[in-house]
Amino acid sequence: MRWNSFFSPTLRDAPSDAEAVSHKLLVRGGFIRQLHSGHYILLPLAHRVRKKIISIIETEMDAIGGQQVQMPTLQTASMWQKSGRLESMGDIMFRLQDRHGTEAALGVTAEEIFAIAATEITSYKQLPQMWYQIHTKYRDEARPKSGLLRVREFTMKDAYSFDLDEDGLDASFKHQHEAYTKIFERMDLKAIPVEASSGNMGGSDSIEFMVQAEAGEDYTVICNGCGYGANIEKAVSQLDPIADLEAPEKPAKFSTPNIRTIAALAEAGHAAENQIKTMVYVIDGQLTLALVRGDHLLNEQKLADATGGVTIRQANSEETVRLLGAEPGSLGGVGVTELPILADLALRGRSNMTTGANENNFHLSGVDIERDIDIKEWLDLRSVQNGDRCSECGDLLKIVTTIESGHIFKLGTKYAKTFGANILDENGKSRTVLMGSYGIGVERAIATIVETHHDEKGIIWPITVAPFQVVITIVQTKDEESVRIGEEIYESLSEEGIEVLLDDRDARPGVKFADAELIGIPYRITVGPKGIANGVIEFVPRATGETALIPIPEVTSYISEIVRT
RNA sequence: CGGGACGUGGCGCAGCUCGGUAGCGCACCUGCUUUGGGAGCAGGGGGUCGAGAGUUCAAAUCUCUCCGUCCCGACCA
Repeated sequence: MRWNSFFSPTLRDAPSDAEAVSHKLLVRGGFIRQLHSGHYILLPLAHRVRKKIISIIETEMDAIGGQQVQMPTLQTASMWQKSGRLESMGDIMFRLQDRHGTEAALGVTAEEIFAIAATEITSYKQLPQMWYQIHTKYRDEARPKSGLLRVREFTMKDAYSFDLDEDGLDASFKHQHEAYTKIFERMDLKAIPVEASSGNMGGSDSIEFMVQAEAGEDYTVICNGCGYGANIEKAVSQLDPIADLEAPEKPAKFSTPNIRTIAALAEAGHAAENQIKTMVYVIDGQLTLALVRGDHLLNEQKLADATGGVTIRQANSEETVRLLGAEPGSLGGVGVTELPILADLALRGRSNMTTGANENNFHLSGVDIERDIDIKEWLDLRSVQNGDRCSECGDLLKIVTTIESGHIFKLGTKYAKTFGANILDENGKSRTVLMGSYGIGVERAIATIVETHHDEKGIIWPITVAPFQVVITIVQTKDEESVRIGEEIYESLSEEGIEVLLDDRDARPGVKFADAELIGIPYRITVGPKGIANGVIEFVPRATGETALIPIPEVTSYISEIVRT
């Protein structure tokens, strides 16, 4: 490709509303333009990168027996109704009507369709199957952000496996896991597989592939000691035991004027770790108390997972007052019998604690949690905090921000059963197939690579996904000798199958160098009178910036060698 | 959905307080000079000032409504 006719509108300044590094660089480099919030135009540079990533994914999916298909993205609401996700997806789903008034939706994900397609499988002899598509997904995100990292319309590779039994599902899951490892390696993303919640997808054995990056939106707990890793929505840790003084025979009410926070109560002499924090939630319409230790944070996803709740929100103060008789800040579980009370495991066995008295400006001390509160269930509800110890090895845990780059999980019969994906086994008995679901966001991968591969000058693409592998910068387009040699190298490298961008633009060298560095092409060849006088060109890897002088006749073999390895 | 900010040529911004008919830098076009790290000079093109309504002799500027965009939080396979 000749830069003279290649469209790559680079900018000196990033748009003022771009925050994430990848967002700024992709816009400045002329890869993308925003159409409106959450929808981006992919210009030629981005499209080339996207194709590279898709090709890597396809190769690895095919290598584990994946068969590519293409599903409709416009789907009837009734299909989603059947799986129950028309409701549970909530506002994330774009909904519309056709001319007959039939309710429809745009594809958010495709478990339903694949389960329907799987009804075509009739015999155990046809199993296992692994199907995938690389297709557009639509999600009406509450807040699209950070350029390509969170958008409303994007390309996803979504794969679905179909197996006869658990062993088969385990094998399919393992194949995907291994394929993901290869895919991320090939894109040079250091993706850490971590335990995760499967959210409203339903299922078990949920593993997310997380890439550490400042712009990441997920919190991941990592142990340097043993390699334990888990999404904060799932992570566990061990706590130092607390030796409580014996509680008095019964709780004592005491006056706490204007004390409404854990911190204020702690200042008044009741250490946060000796307090019970009482939170009121509405879980699928049911008001519920959730208790955690005063210095702990409740994780709503854990609450949702533990209760199987689909819609969860904190109760408003009106509901709270109506049911408990007090406002947040003075709430507690003592004496509450009409609401289910869920308590975090860290509270188990604790006594002599302090909690709200369900009367504004009063608290109770000397509370023995098991004796005084009618706990319905003990659950893991708390978020791991920085400095907690690993429950595997005891080492310190740390919390890092990460980008969720891939997610694989086992669905079991959840969708297969609903849509009747049954087969006959070797005994002629009808069985429901077991499904797994495996996703990677393509444009998010583009952004994630940029987040982790850049410097102050711009992007540094890994060669495997770079829009071009080599750029030839002709320093002086008016110098005929330079142009001739540049063209020659361009021709011979292109014949070698190398993707070359020939910078034949009539621009000043500084502009050309800056552009080449901004868009991040891994290798640059500089052709100019200075080098030609000595029979050489300059070769500069983008990553190191270290210039090597290569004799002109050796250029093609030298570069092909490097690009291929 | 709660909180905050912003909307003026493609990008970055000024002008708004105190109404008088739109300007700067970059980018773009033409010419000349220049050319190894974002050139110089000269000339030029491009903006219903987010939209609508109102106040006024007069609105980018004041008022109201709406729309859009970003940030924080909530939420998020």
